[in-house]
Amino acid sequence: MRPVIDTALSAREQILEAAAALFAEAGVAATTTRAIADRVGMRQASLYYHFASKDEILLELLSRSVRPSLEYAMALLDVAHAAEDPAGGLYALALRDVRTLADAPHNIASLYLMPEVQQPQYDEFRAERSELQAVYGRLAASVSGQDAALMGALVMQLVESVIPLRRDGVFDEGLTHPIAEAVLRTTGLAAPDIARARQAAGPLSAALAEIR
Amino acid sequence: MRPVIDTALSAREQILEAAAALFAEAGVAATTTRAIADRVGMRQASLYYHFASKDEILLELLSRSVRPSLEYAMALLDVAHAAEDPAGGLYALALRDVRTLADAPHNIASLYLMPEVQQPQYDEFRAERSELQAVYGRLAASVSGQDAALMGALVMQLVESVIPLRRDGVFDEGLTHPIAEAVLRTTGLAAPDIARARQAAGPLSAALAEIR
DNA sequence: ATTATCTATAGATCTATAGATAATGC
DNA sequence: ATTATCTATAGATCTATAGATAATGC
Repeated sequence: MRPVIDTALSAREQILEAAAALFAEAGVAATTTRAIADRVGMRQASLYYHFASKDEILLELLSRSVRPSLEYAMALLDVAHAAEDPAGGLYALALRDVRTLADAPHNIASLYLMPEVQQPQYDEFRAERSELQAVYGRLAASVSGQDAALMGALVMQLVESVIPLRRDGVFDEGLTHPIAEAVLRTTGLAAPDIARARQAAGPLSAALAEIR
Repeated sequence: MRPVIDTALSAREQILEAAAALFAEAGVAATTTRAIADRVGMRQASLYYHFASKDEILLELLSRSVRPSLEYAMALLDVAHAAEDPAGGLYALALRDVRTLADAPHNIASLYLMPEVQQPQYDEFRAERSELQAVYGRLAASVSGQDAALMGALVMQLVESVIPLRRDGVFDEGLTHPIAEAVLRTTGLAAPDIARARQAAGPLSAALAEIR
């Protein structure tokens, strides 16, 4: 065993990172355990010392990607409610999620679109994702007076436009605010109110950072 | 050979229909040629009399699903331009696409999300799809004054919210107009203008039907 | 003794082709 | 002769397990 330098990733993390890249690029089914191992620089069978199956690798990637977003959303929902500013809250949440999707290595959010994710072993992931969608729905319904379920689906979908934009190589940082603004327009808010929401989003996020 | 009654689908069509159902449900890679053949009621090898490969089945399904939409969009673009009513045109196009996505058997549009579609053999499909997105972009940019590329991506994404809504079993016909209205809100249009666009959409579609 | 890897492989597929077979149409 | 199927199978995987090996830490 060569001693691993401090900054290097553990074997487990290297496997996750390699799998993320390959899953996002070619899909889960088309990515063989062999390909993952090759990218890490180990033998195919050695993966199984760290994960019981290919499914478990995907499972870990999925939970890591949605849990932090959901926790942030829940906390933000309280803060926005306390401040009686659902528009500001919606802006803050959309902005943070767009940034998260944009900054994640390897466009990992494309995993959400993989057909495998519909299987029962990923029930928990999907449940957390629909909780996140419900938070969007509550905020957007509160702003727009429209149905929360529909607004949740539409707003989530808009935020996730980052996925195809990245895939097609046309996303850039300059789109972050325009996408968040589009989310607020979809709720029916007019330009001045959107500008106000954008201003309010900063302090709301900051308040949230203090709480935790 | 038992003579096939008039109303029955040809073997080729039966294969396409079976593949569509299975691809949409479990993904392309997870659907074996065996499973397709079983659903049709023939032997696995017999598929290859009708299609050279599994890829060819997917290719046919993809072209069939996007070409009619693109042709409609191109024609509508002219009509809306002639009528100097991009908002009406955008409403008409969104409405028709939402209905198409909603009415297609087996939520076939989920194929757009499959990782396989990124492979070079599907270049033509993706090209046609981005032409459709460009039409959305032109109409939406014309209404909103925002960047056409971004608006195309966002509006397309909103229209395709039908895919996850159907997958989760919560889409119903009553959502058709609300989604089209959300598209127009995303361009920044206020309620009265949206109502006007909705009214204009009918005649625009009708004009288009006459032209062809 | 524990940790992390390796080699080797069982067992289970899966796609696509070869060649046989039977019905239909001329 | 053509069309549409079938049986059989080659050849190529792919996942996961068994058991060996070597380094590390006590």
